[in-house]
Amino acid sequence: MLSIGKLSGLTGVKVPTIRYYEQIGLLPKPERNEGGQRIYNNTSRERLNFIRHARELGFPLDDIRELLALSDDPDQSCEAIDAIAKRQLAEVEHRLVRLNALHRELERMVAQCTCGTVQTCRVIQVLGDHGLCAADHQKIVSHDIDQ
Amino acid sequence: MLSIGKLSGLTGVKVPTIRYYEQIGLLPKPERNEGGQRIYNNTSRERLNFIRHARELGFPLDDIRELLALSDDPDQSCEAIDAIAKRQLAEVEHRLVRLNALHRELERMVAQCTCGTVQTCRVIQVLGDHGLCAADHQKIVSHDIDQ
DNA sequence: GCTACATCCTCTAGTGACTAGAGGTTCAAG
DNA sequence: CTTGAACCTCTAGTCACTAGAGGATGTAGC
Repeated sequence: MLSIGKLSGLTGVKVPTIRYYEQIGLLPKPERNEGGQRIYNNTSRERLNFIRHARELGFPLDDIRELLALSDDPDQSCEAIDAIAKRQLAEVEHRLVRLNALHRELERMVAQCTCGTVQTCRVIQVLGDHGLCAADHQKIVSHDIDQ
Repeated sequence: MLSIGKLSGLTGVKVPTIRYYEQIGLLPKPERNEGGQRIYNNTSRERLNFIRHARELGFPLDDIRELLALSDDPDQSCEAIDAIAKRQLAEVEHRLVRLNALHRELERMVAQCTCGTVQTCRVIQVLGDHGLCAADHQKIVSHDIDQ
């Protein structure tokens, strides 16, 4: 009933992204019409909405894959689901802490810049010498703040 | 005076990362000893410290490249530097807003889970229906929160 | 039926900032 | 002189897409 373009419009997921999700096995391979173009139904639409929403909340695709698998078994305990959601919550909280520290440091640095010459620029000084930082920002690995 | 391993130990930047920075032209090509191994001096060390610190504060490598170029011209106005720092601050603030919205939504979702069966799982319900969300989280594109 | 033109198809490669690994060479200590 | 750590280059992988080439199909108006 739905072309890939229509499905894209309805879910807000871009066409190449839908194909990508199919390619990595997150969406089942849909039927095709005579010309070989994909046709979707409302089940695909719900599944894609679920994926989109979970992505918006920062869940990685592997977690979403697992959530989808778990949600297909309605009588099971939802412990596993809860665990994934809690893990994601903890991730986000961790990132928030880091990002807040980073924010404080940047703000401090920018506030101290008197906008003279490069020679006296506080931004360059602070970047060159970690000792000029407040003690509250640590090495932030991308893992901490990546989405 | 410094092998790549020593430089790594002194700066906290991993050896392959140092080679990567050289490859993309962020660090100048260092001299080599007879055996072809890289040898660094204190100038390299300062430059690498600068890069590391800027990375810790979330500056993208392209911005760091620009900051390094600007810092080589000490008599210039530091306007351009200030602009980069302010842009980064704005970026971080934007990410904070998004991440906070995301955090609230996740917390709400997890709190509502009564841990019964999948069928009644609030997490699955909310993920499947954006309408169940508080109105404060929007589509978050990776650009918003990526580091 | 014909002509545009939008939409679709597959495939490959690029993004950012690294990280991992293969397969080999050089250095430093004992 | 041997051992093993540290170094070298090169390629490919990570995550979640995005962009583009080059071509096929679908649809609306005439």
